[in-house]
Amino acid sequence: MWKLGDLWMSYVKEILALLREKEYKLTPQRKIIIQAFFDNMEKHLSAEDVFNIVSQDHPEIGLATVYRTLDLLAELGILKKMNFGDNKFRYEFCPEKDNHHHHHLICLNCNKVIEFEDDLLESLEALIAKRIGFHVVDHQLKVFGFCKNCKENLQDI
Amino acid sequence: MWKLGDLWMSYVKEILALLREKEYKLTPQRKIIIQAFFDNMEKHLSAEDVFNIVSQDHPEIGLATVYRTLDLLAELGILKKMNFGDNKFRYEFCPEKDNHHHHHLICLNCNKVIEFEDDLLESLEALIAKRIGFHVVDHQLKVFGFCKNCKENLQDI
DNA sequence: CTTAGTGCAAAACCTTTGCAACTCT
DNA sequence: AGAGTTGCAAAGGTTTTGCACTAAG
Repeated sequence: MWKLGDLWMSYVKEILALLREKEYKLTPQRKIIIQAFFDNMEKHLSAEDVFNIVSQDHPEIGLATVYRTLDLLAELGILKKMNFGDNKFRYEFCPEKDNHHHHHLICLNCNKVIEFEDDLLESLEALIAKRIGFHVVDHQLKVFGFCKNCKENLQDI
Repeated sequence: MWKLGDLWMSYVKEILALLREKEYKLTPQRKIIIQAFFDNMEKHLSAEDVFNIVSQDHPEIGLATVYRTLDLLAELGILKKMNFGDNKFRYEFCPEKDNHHHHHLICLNCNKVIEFEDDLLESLEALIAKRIGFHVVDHQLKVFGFCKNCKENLQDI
């Protein structure tokens, strides 16, 4: 078990250091938005989600700032910009480079997103590189279906 | 080698039969839009792409009709609605149920989309079903990177 | 005939941009 | 002090909707 404090110490400080290093300013808005992701670790927040969260305590923060901050954090590799097919971008903390990728199981009924770790795909990447000459940078796997709960409650699937 | 005529006979007639069966009308607009996908088999068309294609010979067809038809065809399982992260939906013919899935290699430089067939993922699906109790209906794999051409022409990757 | 489908224009929705005011460093 | 950042409002791009009109069955 980890304590939030520890995470904050190691992870957020790292983020802030990265901003400082690249000569971006450490504005309160940016800190607040990063905090929002820590408070919602497991979720995949859209820009509007973030805006609603930070608005509760900081109604002065504008939506455009949220968008600009998310773009910046994605560019720095801190957040990962993804798309679950609802035609809006969602963001989550980018897994460390040396970590295994995690993927997403998306329930077609309740829209819950379950994370799933697996490294079966590493061998697929090697295959692609060899067979097609494609230099793989990243991959995303989305699996659609019905989660345990919904599967049990639905008759018609 | 196949002839286009044969495909049309077997595939389009099947689509039109499905529409008739579900009591949807076989309007000229719908036929024209289906034809546009046959003329662009290998591509992943957005609604606007389709609109531009059909407008050449049929400028009277409205954009809203294109959207409505694409929605309908996706709902019937004839087209597959996908999203390559450019925040617009793209469509392609839905692979037959018993076919292997194909996946997409997306070049981060020239945005070309290369299709890739593989069934490594079948075993992953079984794993998910067992480990998490998730009933898998479909999956999508997107691989981002640089295609052979761009890899050779770029210094800085 | 009757109801689904169409075309147009307007609205809705998410995201980006221009600009004056502001604030981190 | 000065460059980067913000908030607001307006604009941009994609998709959806309302409505009168048309056409397939």
